[in-house]
Amino acid sequence: MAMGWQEVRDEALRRIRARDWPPGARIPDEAALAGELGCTRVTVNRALRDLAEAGLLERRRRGGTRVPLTPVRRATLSIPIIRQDIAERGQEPGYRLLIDRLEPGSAEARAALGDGPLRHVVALHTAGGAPYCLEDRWLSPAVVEGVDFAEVSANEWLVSHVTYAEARLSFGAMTADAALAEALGCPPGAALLLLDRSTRAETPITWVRLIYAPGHRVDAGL
Amino acid sequence: MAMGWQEVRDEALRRIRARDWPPGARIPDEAALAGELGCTRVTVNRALRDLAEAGLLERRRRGGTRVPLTPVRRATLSIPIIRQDIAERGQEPGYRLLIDRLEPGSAEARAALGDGPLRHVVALHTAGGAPYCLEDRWLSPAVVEGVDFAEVSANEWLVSHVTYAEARLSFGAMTADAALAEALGCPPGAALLLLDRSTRAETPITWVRLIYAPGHRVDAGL
DNA sequence: GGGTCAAATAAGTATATACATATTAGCCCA
DNA sequence: TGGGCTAATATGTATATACTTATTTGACCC
Repeated sequence: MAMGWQEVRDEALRRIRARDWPPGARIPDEAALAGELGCTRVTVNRALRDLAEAGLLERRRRGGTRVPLTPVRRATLSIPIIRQDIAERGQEPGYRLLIDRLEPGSAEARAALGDGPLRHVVALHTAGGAPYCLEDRWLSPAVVEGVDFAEVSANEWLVSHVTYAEARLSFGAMTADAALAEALGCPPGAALLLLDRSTRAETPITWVRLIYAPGHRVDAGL
Repeated sequence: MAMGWQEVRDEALRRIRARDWPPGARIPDEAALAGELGCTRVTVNRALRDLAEAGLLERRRRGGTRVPLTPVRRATLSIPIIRQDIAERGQEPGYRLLIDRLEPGSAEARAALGDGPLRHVVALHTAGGAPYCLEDRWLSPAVVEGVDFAEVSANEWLVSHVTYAEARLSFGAMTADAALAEALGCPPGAALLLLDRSTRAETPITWVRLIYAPGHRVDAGL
């Protein structure tokens, strides 16, 4: 009856789903489960921690572990490099720089990067020749001093040069104005999915809005 | 110099960011790091596993641990109950059932739930009286036999009755047609953020499209 | 009743240790 | 050269154990 931590997790999940452990109820403590399932408390701890990280259990010291009444599930979504994202869909990635100039930031850009002039880089990513998404990016000028984005997208340059910073993502939607419609090859007024991201390490680095061509979807597992 | 696993993780993260461990490079193995940092291999393992789960390291047995050249970061987003989501924004949640009938499913609904007649439930969630999002849901009839969604939203009913199933999420955008504009109190043609979700346990349970009022954003940490 | 403090509790973390397992490198041999 | 076996390696996991820490219960005192 000895179980590994994944088996313990699956058994716990089974009991949650079967309502052996109904929502709101406190479940046996780690020591008890360890005894029942024939493993050590450390193994049970690992299993329950895993479920808690997914939002399926709530754990508190001394308070024990319970099944949340109103669970807040946590989904994970992958954030690949745009070029790679396109390639994985079996399409030929393309890239065209549209704007690269220093100017006062938009409201969102200033909020993320501060006032002062910012480098504004707008580029179109294509998949098999068709517009895929517009990258509307504002950069802290000091970070990208002298970097040319004509050939390599800012997206890629950043990933390989200022990797692993903190980021915050935000999904939204907007209608295509004339310029956007032109760039993305869609009718004006089309609804477009947005993904904004602001990135910072010690100092703010960049704020970017990805505007996807109509019909594009971003998926997340759970 | 003895470190806990979070300190080990932070130190590893620092080295990645400082490019002490550049992209593509293999990092010292767990035993070496344990020796260097004054803790056991188990502690180092916990720390590096945590970073690997966030996409910041790639680990393979025998192959060691390396910093990915093209990292695929993993962001997590919270999926609360709609009512709770509204309440957390400091607004009064409201709910109105608009449609509840049996009919042939939409294309997406049939793809998720199979053919046959489906229960179609459309409801409006409001925040402080203003439209918040439209819940356009298709249900496997057997699962919700005899359940009344006039007072309790399908969202809440499902969370407390068929909790913890598997789900897949997908973001998109659409334009408001006349009916949607009416329901959400926005001009026709407005761009709306969509969040589709299909849920299944042993059998398919439900497919739902949440259509948010204009300007709504869904955030994710990273 | 209400406030303070100590004891009890359950999870969080660390240690030393051992064995399992995937993957690679190297060797032998046809 | 190439196929296949073996050994080496680094991570994955489990164990027993011990100490730490957040939180709550409850006793005590005013």
